[in-house]
Amino acid sequence: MADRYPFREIEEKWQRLWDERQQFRVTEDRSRPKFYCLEMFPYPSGRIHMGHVRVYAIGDLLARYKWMRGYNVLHPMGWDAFGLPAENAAIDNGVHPAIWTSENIDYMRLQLKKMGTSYDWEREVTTCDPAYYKWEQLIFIKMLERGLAYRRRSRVNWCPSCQTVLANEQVEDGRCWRCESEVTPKDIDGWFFKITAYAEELLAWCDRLPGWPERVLTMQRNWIGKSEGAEFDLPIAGRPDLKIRVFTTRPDTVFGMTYAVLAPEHPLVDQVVTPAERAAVEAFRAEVARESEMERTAADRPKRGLRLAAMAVNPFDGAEIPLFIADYVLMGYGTGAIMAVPGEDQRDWDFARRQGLPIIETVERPAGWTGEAYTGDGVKINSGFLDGLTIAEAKRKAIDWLVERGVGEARVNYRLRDWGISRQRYWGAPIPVLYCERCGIVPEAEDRLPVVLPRDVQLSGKGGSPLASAPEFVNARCPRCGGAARRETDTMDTFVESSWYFLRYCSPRYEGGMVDTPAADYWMPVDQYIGGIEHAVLHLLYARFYTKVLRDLGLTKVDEPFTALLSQGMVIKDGAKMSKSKGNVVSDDFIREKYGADTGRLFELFAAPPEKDLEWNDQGIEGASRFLNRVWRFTTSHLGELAEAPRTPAAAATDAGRAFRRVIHETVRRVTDDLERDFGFNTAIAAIMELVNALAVFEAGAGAVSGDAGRERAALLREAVETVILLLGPFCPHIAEELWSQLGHPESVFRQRWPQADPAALVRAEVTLVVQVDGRVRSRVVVEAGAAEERVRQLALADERVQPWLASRRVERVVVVPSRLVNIVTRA
RNA sequence: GCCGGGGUGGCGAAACUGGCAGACGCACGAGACUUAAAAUCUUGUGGCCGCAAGGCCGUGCGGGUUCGACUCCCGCCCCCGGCACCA
Repeated sequence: MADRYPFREIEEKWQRLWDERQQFRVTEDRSRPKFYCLEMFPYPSGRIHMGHVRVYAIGDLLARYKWMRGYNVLHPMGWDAFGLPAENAAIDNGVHPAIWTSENIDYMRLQLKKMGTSYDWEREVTTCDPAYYKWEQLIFIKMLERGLAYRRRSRVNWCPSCQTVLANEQVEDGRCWRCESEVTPKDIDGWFFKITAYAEELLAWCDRLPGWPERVLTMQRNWIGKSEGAEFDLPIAGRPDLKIRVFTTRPDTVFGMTYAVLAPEHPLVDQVVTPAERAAVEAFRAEVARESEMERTAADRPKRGLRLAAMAVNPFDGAEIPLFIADYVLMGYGTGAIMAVPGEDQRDWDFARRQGLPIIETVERPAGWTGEAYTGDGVKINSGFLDGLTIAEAKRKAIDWLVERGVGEARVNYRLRDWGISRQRYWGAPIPVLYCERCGIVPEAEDRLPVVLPRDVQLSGKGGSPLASAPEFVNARCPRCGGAARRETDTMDTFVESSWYFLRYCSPRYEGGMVDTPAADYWMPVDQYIGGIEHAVLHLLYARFYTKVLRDLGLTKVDEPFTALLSQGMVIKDGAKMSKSKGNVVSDDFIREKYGADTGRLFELFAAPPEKDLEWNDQGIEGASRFLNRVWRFTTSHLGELAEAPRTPAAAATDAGRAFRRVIHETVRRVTDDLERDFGFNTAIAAIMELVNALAVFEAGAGAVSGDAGRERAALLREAVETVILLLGPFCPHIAEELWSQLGHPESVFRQRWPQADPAALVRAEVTLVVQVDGRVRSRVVVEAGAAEERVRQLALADERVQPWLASRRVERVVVVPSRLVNIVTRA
């Protein structure tokens, strides 16, 4: 394709000028409203591709738009620079992770600049910088003091390929979120953040984030998984020293329990087994333990269990009921033990049927109901003092009964587990604690932070924390007693760094603490956050939690970090998300070289609404390119006429002029609406395209080039062209700047005010109404705006194309919708 | 199973609060310019019938409400995403 506008030169030129003018540097300025616009910072994996471009194009568009609307816009960028790929590259190619990372950052920073992004690079942060993670270590110590960070041995998700532990959020379908290896269970010591302490608040705020997409909030609610019910004790017959604590969401069904179940790993099992059954119990446990989490939790397989000799007692009626261990009860949820109510729980029903256990119905079934377990609403039956109540009433009364006797209580359970943050890898922030023989676990002294990640460490990828093999790191003095101590050799999950970087941007070079409070108070919260849906329950949940911790530590006043969230869809090629590992990457360099940065941005913003996935299409980008070339050609070929045109057009005198001016201002209104209301980038661009189409038609049609008509024509062309350029600016900043300057404006487009629709120009003298007969369009009539209903009705009825449809029919009524349509309803 | 989001031309998509379905773009057809091609410009393009004027059908399926339904209600089907032996 030939004859492209000179995008290479103008993109270089304007990037240089923005840089020289420090156009996007910001400071706190209380005279203007602030707008904090943030895109999720990238992991410096190597190269920016069209998947990245989508996020950054959206962020840049919003930032530039808000500039033009008069906001003081904070639009920063940085690097999520710790992480496994760097370490793996080091193992494979012998490059140090620090070198690999910093080279990637240098290249990607350049790519982002070439995209034409409006970042304040003075605020760039890099998470692997000790000056950054120092503050994270300090917060870790504060969390340790408050019991929000703690160490324990637990069964964790182990990724055999990454050779490290994963948090629950980082396992998808039993596989590692990063490398898709199957995760295996492992018992290991590690550090945890007590996110469960904030479960209720995290959940409650899901209802107070109207700027978030519903799907993300739903995912977070599901993940937190609140369930309300009761917890109580089942005594064990003949063993006054023992009782089984169970959790249920259906305390109303206690009279329907016909057996009880312990998870196979439940500690009580050892105390109740008889010597005779020990061997069988051990065999059963071994069988269950052999299975992977995935196999065990597959819902459709038969439930297996083993009956124990001991009997449990239903505290409500004193009935002795059999006690089982079974694979369908999990140690990790609730109390690891349940009362089983087969009448109203399908899982219990399945198990009871297999084991030949009795089933009691405690809720009246609707007439004609033929299912298995019944979970619907109804009246309580066979339930002693609960008979006749509704389920809700019975729940309350059963809990009251438990409380009065001191054997149980109302109880809320969450699915959310504490966040395991220990990673058995090198390229991460050191956890700032030491193990002293005398003092035990001791945090590093605050004035000795940061605990710097040592440079020279053997990386084998063979397992075990690499830092353990660095004696000069491991061997240290106890900050408390001065004796010999061993440093923690695990590093922190890299999601910890990304849980607070948005705060650091507020005062990135501040040395007095994690954040300079006045700066944070000015900028926070992030007004618009933009990033991929894949972080719905990872980063976005962690960042919310961490913000609440920082708030409780007095570092920020905000309850939530992100007021509004835009979860943009993935960029798909050949049916898969664009990623290096899939080999389906369309490089930003390639597109930029061939079409220019503005074209790449325009295409991605135009091709689909931002929340939807976007199928990459080589032909689509040609369309975006054609459009920008049209704008370029039109403007540059009319420069002379436009330069001489009056700058403030009077109200147009001719009909064609008035109509055209209405299109101009209608476009301003549409584009502004689309941007303000619902991220309608694609429709905003469509509106600008329509204006350019109308511009060409007007130019070709309005032939006069001299006299009053000529002046009107020139003034309107100028107004239209300038409007196009201003509206296009946030989408395609380079071409907009260049054309704006060629039109003789010395100031940047982004120092201009966003155009405002002139209400006078929007007024229509006459409107076209659709005329329907019985709901079908039969004609159109033109009437003066605001015409009386009666007049419209007369015109419609008299219309020659309507008449035939009324012949031999009686007009029953005429519906007139002002400025829209007339519907004539007839009857035979 | 529960929760959330969807289903509109050959394709990506529009349609504000119930008021002209398919804007804008891609692809494709025809024409102009050209020795020719590319680029560019003009023009056509939901389906069926028709020379045309025009008519009929059409937003996953079946009903309903309404003068009027892509939009609201009821009942289904399918797709995508999340959660899931979570008691």
